[in-house]
Amino acid sequence: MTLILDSRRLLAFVTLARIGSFTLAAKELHLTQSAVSHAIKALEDELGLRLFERRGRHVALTSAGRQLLVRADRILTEMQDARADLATLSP
Amino acid sequence: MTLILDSRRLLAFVTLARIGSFTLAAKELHLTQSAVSHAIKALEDELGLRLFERRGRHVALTSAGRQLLVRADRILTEMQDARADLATLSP
DNA sequence: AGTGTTTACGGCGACCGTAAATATG
DNA sequence: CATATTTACGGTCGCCGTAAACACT
Repeated sequence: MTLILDSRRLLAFVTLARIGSFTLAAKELHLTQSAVSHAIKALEDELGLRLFERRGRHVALTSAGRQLLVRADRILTEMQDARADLATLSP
Repeated sequence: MTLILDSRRLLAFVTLARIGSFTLAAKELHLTQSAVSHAIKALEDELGLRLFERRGRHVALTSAGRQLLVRADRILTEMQDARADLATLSP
C-alpha cells in the first residue's frame, strides 16, 4: 500500500523543521506537544527513517528529513494552490 | 482551518474521475462503492462544490472537478516522488 | 427487473489531550 | 531543578463495510 500522507502530518513536520522545538511548533499549530510528537513518530515509523536528531533542547533535521522537507513544502504549496483555486468558484 | 487532503481521498477522486464509475473505481482501489461514495461526498462537502455530475450509469467531472483533477494529479505525483526519494535511503 | 449510487448503522482504528515517566542542560 | 520530549492511557471522531433504500434505464 501507498504511504498515507495528509496535510496535517506534513504541516506538523514542516513546522517542527522550521521552528526546531516540539513545544513551540505545537503552540503554533494549536496542538499539544504530545500530538506533534505522535505525528512525527508516525511519519518516522512508517518511513522507517529518523527525520530529526533530538539534541536536548533543539531538534535538527537529519539528511532524510531535509530531503522530505523539500518535498513536503511542494506538496503543501500545491494543496494551498488547489484550495485557493477552487475557492474562486461559487457554490 | 486548512482543508484536510490526504492521499487516500485524492486517489479515490482521481480514480473515479478516470474511470467514471463508483463500482469500478472501488474495485480498482480494493474498496467498496460505499467507501468511495463517502470519500467523494466528504470532499464535495468540505469544498462546498459539486465535483461530479451523476448521470445514471455514468458520472462525469464538473468544471470544478476538472480543476481539482489537475491539482490532485500533481499532488499525488509529488507524494509518489517523495516516497520514492526516501525509499533510496537505508534505515 | 437489474445495475448503480446513496444512506443508515455499527465496528474498528487513528488522532488528540491529560498526565506520568524520562531525558537533558 | 527546570524545561523539553516521550509514552501510557482513555475518549472521541472518522473511515470503512454490510445492508437497506433509492435512482435510472
